[in-house]
Amino acid sequence: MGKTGEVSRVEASAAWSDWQPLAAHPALSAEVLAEILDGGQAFRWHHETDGVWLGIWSDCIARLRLDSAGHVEWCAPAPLVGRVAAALPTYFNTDADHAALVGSLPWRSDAHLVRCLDEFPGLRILQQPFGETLLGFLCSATKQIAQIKQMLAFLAARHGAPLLPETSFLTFPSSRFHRLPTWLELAAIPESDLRACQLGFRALYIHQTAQFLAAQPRWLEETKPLPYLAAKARLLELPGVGDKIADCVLLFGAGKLEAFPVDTWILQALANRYGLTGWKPAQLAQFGRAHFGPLAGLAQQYLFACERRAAKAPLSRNS
DNA sequence: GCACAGGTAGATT
DNA sequence: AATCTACCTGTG
Repeated sequence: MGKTGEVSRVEASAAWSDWQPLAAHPALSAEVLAEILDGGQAFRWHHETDGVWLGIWSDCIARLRLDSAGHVEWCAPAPLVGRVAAALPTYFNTDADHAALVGSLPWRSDAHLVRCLDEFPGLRILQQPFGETLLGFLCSATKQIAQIKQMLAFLAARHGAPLLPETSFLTFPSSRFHRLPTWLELAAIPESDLRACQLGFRALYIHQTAQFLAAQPRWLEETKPLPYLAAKARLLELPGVGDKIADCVLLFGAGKLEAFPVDTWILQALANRYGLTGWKPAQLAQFGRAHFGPLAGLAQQYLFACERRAAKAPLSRNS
């Protein structure tokens, strides 16, 4: 035991790599970083303390924080540094010219959009693993972000492979350091075990989707690169995937910026700010793609963030 | 106790 | 085609 303690102490000092800068991109505020990581795109980022976020995706674990100038810095458990260094730019989409993307939104003719862009400068769309994004949003139906995160935490802890060797247990004692189960692994889990992860009626959808994907192992990777409409048509074949979830998976897990998910927040935003009261989700989606153009999904994320903030901190009613 | 959550699918008009 | 409901379950 004493020996193990010494080993863990040594590992603890070398456990996390040094902080290093992520590729250059517009500076972010703490609020915008929180909105990117914990605003409903991704469900496996947790605020640790003091502006440090811990996240897991695919077989990567990383911590993120902002330096004094608002640029993102990252570190990773020492054994995973190379892997995270290779994956993080894609995940955070650092190659995209974010300013140019935002600049090509129709802000000139949309005063509300300008307000949203000003309130969350630098807000961006992540590029998450396709399959994991599908799993996350299959959990999302009528659930709040905190509960979706809890479901995925259960799934990872109980059914996902550990990401660090056993000897790291004392250094990294948290059950958080498991990846999510793959779809092949999910296919082998009885529905009752999924329900035990607090999935509720979503358990059946995930179980059936897992059977489907296990029977066609290349289905997901064949779907991801298809054009938006073709990929969406395929996703809609999956049990439990409707318009909204399909658009979320394509936007947050396949970089299809023309996807325009219409959830209750966007419903509110378009009703309150654009006067589209009483419109149905399919009509609103059509409006969104027509009004905001080929980057409608990016605009959607700004509208979403603004509407949530407005609801969270209601101020005196103004037009 | 009960309405409500970042929906979908199947039944009923 | 459009509208109504059941589906799980933690939270307020």
